[in-house]
Amino acid sequence: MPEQTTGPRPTLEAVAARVGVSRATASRVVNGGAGVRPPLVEKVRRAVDELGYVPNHAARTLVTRRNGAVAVIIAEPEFRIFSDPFFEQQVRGISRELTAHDAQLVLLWVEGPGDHDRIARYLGGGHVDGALAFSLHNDDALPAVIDRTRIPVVYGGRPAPGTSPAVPFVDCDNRGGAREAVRHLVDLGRRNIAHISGPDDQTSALDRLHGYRDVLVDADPTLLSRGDFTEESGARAMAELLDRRPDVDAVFVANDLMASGALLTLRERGVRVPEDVAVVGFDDMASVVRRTSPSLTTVHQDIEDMGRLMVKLLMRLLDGTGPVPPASVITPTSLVLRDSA
Amino acid sequence: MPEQTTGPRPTLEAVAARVGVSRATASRVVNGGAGVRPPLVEKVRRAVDELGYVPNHAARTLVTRRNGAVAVIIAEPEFRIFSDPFFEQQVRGISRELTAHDAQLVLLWVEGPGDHDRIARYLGGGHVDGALAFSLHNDDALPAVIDRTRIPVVYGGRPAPGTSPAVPFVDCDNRGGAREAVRHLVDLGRRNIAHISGPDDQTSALDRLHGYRDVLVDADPTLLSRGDFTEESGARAMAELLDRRPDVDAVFVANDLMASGALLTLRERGVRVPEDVAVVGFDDMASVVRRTSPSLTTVHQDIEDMGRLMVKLLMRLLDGTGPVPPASVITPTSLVLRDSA
DNA sequence: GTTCGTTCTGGGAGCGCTCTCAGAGGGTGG
DNA sequence: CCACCCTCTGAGAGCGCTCCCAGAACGAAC
Repeated sequence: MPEQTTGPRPTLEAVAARVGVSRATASRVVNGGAGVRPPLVEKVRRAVDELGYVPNHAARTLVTRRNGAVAVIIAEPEFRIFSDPFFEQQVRGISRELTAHDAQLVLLWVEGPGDHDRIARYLGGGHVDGALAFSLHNDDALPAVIDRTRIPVVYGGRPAPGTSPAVPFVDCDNRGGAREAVRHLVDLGRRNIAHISGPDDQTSALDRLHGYRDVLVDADPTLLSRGDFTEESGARAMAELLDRRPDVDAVFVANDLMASGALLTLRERGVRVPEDVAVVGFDDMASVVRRTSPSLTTVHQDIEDMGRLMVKLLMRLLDGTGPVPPASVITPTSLVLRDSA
Repeated sequence: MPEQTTGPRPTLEAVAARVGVSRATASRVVNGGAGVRPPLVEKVRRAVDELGYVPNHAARTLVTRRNGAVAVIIAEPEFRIFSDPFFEQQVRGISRELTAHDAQLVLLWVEGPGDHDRIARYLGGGHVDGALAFSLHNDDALPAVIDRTRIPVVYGGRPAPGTSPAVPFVDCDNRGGAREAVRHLVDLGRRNIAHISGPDDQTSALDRLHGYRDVLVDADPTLLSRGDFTEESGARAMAELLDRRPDVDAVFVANDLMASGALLTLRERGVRVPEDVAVVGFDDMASVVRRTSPSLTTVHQDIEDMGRLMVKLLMRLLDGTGPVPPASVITPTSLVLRDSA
């Protein structure tokens, strides 16, 4: 129980004085106690407890040039990115890993280009050791802004090809996962396998499309339809597909939400799943997968783990450990078989 | 365009040297320029731009004892509190207002009592000037932990009666809003007005129940049913109500999500809304209200504004402006008439 | 021309910490 | 018993900034 419950917070000086050692020794104990004799360590530790000493963060940062904080940059274009379950999981992973590294999460919410200046100033001002950002749209100017601050950064999701070459990122194996999904449909004996893709300004959507094409090299363009990752767009894309190609017998959908929409359309039209049309999604998003009927076969990715990996990568960057330019991480995906395919 | 694009960041000293003034004068300019002759101000400003000088946050904090950061404490009991649209709006309001005050948002994610120690240490360590927290469950030990750090804090939502007396909070007028909703149903000529309440360990649920009772002082207990703020629980509660009191002709539901569930049950049973049973919700949550059929009459509260108010209150606390003990804010609600009542 | 007042500027201390470097202390071997 | 080495500790500088206070500069009033 700290005895000094009021007044100014005790300093390291106070701790040292109480024990009768120098500030340097007290500092050593507070920072792990290496090179200090055990009995002294014990005495200092006790003094710390008794006084309720907590290191002054600003003073420490001033000399170490490290402040134990990482910015998470959340750009909100038109959507409610924050309440997206995908995001929630990723941020949870980030938060947990950051805690494990004794680092703090500073949330930087970017609402538009008007905020870029503020963000640049903040990142450049040394408030944080590094930053985590997410690649959302290929035409976003934000990556360039972040890059200019020369602060270490790790992206969630592969950035657009145009951006600076050595930006480390963490992404799941979108292309490989897509391949596996499509191959599964091929193995099922399906002949006319369609694809509902996501917006073409997002690398994840593009990569999944590429995966589809890897397997079905000369797929007919009429088997392709585009959505925008929303449920409604999936329903619409499925309807178009059905109109254009009534002989379609399978569809690989670029995410679960659109797959859910596609399933709705199929049911409406009296098409049986998986008997008439097999459906495979992507993401394995619990909230969606659970409530579709039939339950959705989909490509699983461990989103929380991707968040953790982002932090690990950043920490390695900050430590100076790890390769330069830093390597990115592609996490594996796995096909989860349920009833829809 | 800063000319020093590499190497160590320029210090105030460098700026001063470039202009040929003292560090003190340069500091004055950087902090507003009061008491410095205009031409000198101009020269220093230019030097700041040319060198790309950004004040060192740690050094500034060390002497001012203010660090321009506020913790937002998010406790996650069993639910996905993060992806709750309610939360998103509130945090958005907080973020915007914080930005307006040039303050940063540090996210503290509490996953359980095991984190309390860490949180207490962080808050007590002077990393942040103040904190914002949300009152979730009355039995939560977190408020006590926060209180013990003696850090200024403002709550979102009225804390449980048991907690320390002078905790400032921002909450909407749950009770008044409920009264208005129920009065509307009375004015519609409804006789058997039921209430589906929320969990009784949350003050918002309790307050709304009180509002209902304020108007219907001797309402029959059989007209009361309890849910847990989820859609499913609303559906279930409505079913119970219908079984118990087939003569029910109106229901005030403690939140929109449960109201949506209730509407589902009513439709299933072939009960017409609003002809047979009028329904009023609470929250005016865009994502819910939009998709119910019929569209939901509900009590509106400005959640984003509540977030902003939390920050304003905290800032006043930090400035030493404002009353002591600090006053809480109850924001007004308004009934939004749509088709369900 | 002297004195007083007002406005501006600079010197310097100090915020609380880390870290280098030198030296104290104590053990070991010859 | 002395020289030497290794381990542990303390003195002190310095991180970049703010702010107090003394003093410079200049004008106005006598």
